[in-house]
Amino acid sequence: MMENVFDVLKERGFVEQVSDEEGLRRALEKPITFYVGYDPSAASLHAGHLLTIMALMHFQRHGHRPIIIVGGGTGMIGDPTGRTEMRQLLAPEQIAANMEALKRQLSRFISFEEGRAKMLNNGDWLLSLRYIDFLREIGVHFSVNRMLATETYKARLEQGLSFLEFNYQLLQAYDFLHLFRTENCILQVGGNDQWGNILAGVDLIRRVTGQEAYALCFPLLTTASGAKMGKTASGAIWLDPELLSPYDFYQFWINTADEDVERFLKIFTFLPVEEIRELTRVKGAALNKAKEVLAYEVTTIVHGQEEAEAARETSRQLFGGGGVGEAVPTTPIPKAEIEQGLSVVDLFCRTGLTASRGAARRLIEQGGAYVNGMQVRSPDRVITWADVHDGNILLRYGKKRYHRVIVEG
RNA sequence: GGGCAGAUACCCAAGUGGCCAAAGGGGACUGACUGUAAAUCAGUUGGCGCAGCCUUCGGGGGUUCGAAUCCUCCUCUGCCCA
Repeated sequence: MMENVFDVLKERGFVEQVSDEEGLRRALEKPITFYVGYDPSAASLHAGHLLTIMALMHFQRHGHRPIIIVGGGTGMIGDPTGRTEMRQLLAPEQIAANMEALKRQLSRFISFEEGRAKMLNNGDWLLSLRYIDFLREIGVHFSVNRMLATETYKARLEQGLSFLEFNYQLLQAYDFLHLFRTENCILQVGGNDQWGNILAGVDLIRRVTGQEAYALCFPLLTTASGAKMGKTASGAIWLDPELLSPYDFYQFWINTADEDVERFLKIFTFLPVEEIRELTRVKGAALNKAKEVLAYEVTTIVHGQEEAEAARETSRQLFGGGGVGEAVPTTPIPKAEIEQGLSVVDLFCRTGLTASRGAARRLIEQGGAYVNGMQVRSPDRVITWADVHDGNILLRYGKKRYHRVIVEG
């Protein structure tokens, strides 16, 4: 008999809240259909989505069928949860484009083969809803008093909440009901901030059909320092290699705080829990080994083994005292520009290491800019042929961000 | 629809005619210390051809030698009344 995916998720720290733990556990003994919603407001998935993706993979490995909803309908409204201000409304074309991108990226993690998973756009049933019918069928089941009393809306009552946004919860609940009816979907999962919205769906299903559905929420990950996960100096931790190189992705995980390593290993890798405990038993600098395993495993899942190995190799060389690894992000620069005399300030901007010339200048003034390992002392420093070694110039921003310039032509 | 209050840099938030590129806090970045960690301390945090100049304080117009600050219209938000 196969182990229950619920126990796996619970042991690995995925479970923050469940509506009916015993009931859900029992339901999961047989293959079920469940769903998770994605907000199509971003063009690419980032580290913040990874937790959900890992959960989906666990479910699928245990024979359950995920339905991924991209919010083509709800995306046109914008979830007010956790927002102090109204969301920017997205243009329909933008939503469509983002949905396509999401689909492509998710296919990497989940098999969409025959009956194993499904992706749907809730716009397909939401956009054609008739207002009066909806109010009479669905609206009756919602108590405004109760909604206003929830944590979800409390904050917004201080700030103001438009009717448009207030309806979001009804629509998400309706999604669940719709999937319950058409796909026999009995579970909705999501981040803990979705708890209220998911419960609303469970409630609606009970009121309308008299049957039981379940809610399962994952923890909202923050780093040990309290910050929301997935942001760094250069922006979000994208899963798309075009937006963030596998090397930088790897580095993000290497830089995990000590206190987070065990938790992250359990959530973001498939390593057996005993092995993780073994890895993280140590304290202090020795934990770096566990961080390396974490970074390697996650990078493998997201970018493949080859990229993960290259990133690890490069990381080891750069920080272990070796040379320059292959996986460092690169920027090509035409030979002619070097000959004309390119300033270090400009070069840092060209590579994207700094956002403006002012930022590059500040970096140099603060002593954080390096060319080929040598600190740049003056903002007026100009790159010459003497700086080019084997057609390369290695730039360093601060202590650990490297970039390789390839001279071409 | 009426009355009142408000819109400031990534976020919160001061400033109410020149000393404002704009206090303070958070966040972020750099440096020192370290273990590619955390904590701590110091510095930085609009742009540029950077001891000077340019563009910012919801948007447009105006007053003034000079405006984030005053007037006016518009947009958006909150509160109270309907």
